[in-house]
Amino acid sequence: MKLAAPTKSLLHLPTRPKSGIIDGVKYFSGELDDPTLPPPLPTSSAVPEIVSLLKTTDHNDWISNSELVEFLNAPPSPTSLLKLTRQLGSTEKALEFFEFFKTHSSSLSSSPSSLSFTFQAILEQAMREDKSDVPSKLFQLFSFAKDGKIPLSINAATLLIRCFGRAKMLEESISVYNELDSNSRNTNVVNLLLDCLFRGGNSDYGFKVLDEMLKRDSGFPPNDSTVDIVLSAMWKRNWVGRRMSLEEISGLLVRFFEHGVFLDDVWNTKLIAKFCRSGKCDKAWDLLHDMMRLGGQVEASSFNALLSGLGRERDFQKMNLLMNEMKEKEIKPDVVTFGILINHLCKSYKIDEALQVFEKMGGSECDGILVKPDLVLYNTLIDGLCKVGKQEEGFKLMEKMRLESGYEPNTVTYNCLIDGFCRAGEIERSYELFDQMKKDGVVPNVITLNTLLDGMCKHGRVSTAMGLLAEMQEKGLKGNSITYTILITSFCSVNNIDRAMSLFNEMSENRCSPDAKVYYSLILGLCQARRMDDALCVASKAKEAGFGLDIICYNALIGGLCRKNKIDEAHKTLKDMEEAGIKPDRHTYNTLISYFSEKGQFETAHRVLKRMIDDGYLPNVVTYGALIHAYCLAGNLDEAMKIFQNMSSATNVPLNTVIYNILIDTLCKSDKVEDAISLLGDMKDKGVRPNTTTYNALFKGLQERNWVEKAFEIMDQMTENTCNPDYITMEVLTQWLSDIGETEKLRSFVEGYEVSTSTA
DNA sequence: CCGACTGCTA
Repeated sequence: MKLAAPTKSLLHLPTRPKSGIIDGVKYFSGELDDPTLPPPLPTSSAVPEIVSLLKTTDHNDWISNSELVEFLNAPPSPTSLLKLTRQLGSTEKALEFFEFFKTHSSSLSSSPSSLSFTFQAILEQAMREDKSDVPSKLFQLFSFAKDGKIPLSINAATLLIRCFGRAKMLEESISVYNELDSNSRNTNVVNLLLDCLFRGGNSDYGFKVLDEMLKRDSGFPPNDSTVDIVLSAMWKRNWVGRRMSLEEISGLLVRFFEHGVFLDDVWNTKLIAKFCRSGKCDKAWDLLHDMMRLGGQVEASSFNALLSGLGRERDFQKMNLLMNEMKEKEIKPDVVTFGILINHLCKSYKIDEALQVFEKMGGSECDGILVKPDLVLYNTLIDGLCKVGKQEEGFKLMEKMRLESGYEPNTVTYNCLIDGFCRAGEIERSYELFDQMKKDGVVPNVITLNTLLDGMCKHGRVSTAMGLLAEMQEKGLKGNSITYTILITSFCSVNNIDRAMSLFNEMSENRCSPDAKVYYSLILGLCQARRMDDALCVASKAKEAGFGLDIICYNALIGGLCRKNKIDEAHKTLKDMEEAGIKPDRHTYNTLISYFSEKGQFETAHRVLKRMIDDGYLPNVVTYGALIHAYCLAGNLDEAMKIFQNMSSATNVPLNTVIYNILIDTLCKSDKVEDAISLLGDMKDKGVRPNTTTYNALFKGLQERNWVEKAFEIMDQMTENTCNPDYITMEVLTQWLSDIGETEKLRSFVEGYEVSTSTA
């Protein structure tokens, strides 16, 4: 059965470019798949004559024409009537014929669809004719049919719904659907209605219709197009149009699955990725497994989406489980699967395992799976090597890639290697790579720039970095907020606050608005430089820009204010922080304890300590260190020792070098060198390594006592421990030992030091 | 729509 030629092009209005069911060439191009149509019959040879007769004579004369009367008595099939009416050339003529036929034909009862089909031809004609206002014309005809109780053919209904849907006449579309005899409703027409409703924004009604469709005994069960319509609508609206939770979406999809309708791999992957990115990997897991349980076909990409989600959550156990499941279900991993696996091995510093997997996948033994590594996979490995300090191996891998696989390195490849050499302090090498990439026509991006800038700044070449930035900006490569964070942090660290501040101001001029981390880095830098007024000022700017400060910023501010003795402002900031809903953490408490105890306000310090414990933070080594340090400063060595004893006996807090150093220093200064030496022994027992500061304190104490024998003993111990003396050590020992004529011992000590540095 | 590269954790 062939469709009248112009229909298709007229149905396809140019104003709606996106294809879907409404515009649908795919589903509604004709009556090809309409089950209600009778099979084609041989066209009566009389039909062309009838058509020309109808066209050339006035409709008032029809009833007196013998040929037409004969035609009425033995009308052709509904299909032939449809064709005949289509050929009448105008809606008016078609309507006249319709009236004529309806009034005079004797055989209507035996073929009720004759009228429906004839009416369908009228609608088709009307669409062709009246281009200015098709929807309202069709609406008139629809009302006419409704009033005349003419049942709609499925194609007439389709045509009307599509036309009304395009014109956003949703009520009318629904009304057509309701007019349609429930037995003749089919999946296609319901899909069309759903598409109209979702596109038109009446998703409430859409979901109602969908609910009917998804019922177990639905006469018009969903098909692949239904899934597409529903998901497209929901995806575009970003799920919020209906405020659907992921659980509701899953529930809906499972109902599709129960009809044997599954998601294709693209949708499945999109949805799983979406679920994972909303922090609902468990829901993604369920979706994937529901689909498989109910018989859906799943491919590697869906698994990949879930694997990468689990990877982001660091749920390695589930990742392993899922990989095993892939194996069991014989779903072949693709190059992306291997990419995810290798990346996670690299990020867990298991570079050797990553290389093993890489070797295996190219070989033939790996469970018969052969996957050719691609550029991304090579880049993953190159980065992995660079991140563990094997940048030379990374470089070699790039060359191997070129030779063996024929891939040319891209921007990412170069970025990884440049970062690797920067981390190793080989800035020159990085710069060579940078030149090389430009020579090879590989375009550097902002990451290349940032990587180089960070490398330069971290190795004391801030002005070179600034030069590079200017150069790249001239070439049209703009920095982003990361660029500025790198430079601001760097300038702050060398105490060049003015440059840091002017960079910050320059940002907005370059149409690059600062993000939270830019603010944070500047606030931290200013706190470090003790510029608390500026720090507070930037902090309030950050808040104005909508970036709430994080706990790290607040702690830096509170700590900085305490150091500057601005306890009122520190208190204000603390209050501000709690109002912002950020609870003090261990670091906040330690800062305050340290402040109060150093001011000798031990009672307050202990009150804060109590609150810290009540808040669920056990005091740590920093807490005890602050108290011990303060008691030592206040000359209350007994109390300091008491805390120290309590620490080792009653808590699980491991002692560290700092704690010992405080006590040893104080003991030495209080003429209790024996006790200090006994603590040094204690350190050895507890496995705490003494450092240069420890030894310096002891040497000073021993010098006061002129206890030379002990000093020699400790000097040997220091050499044994490969602990390097610093200028203080040398100052103390040089003066003391030359005064007493022990230069020989001094020389051998220095030699031992030289040996120890060269072997280290 | 799934896998690679830049800030920092006081």
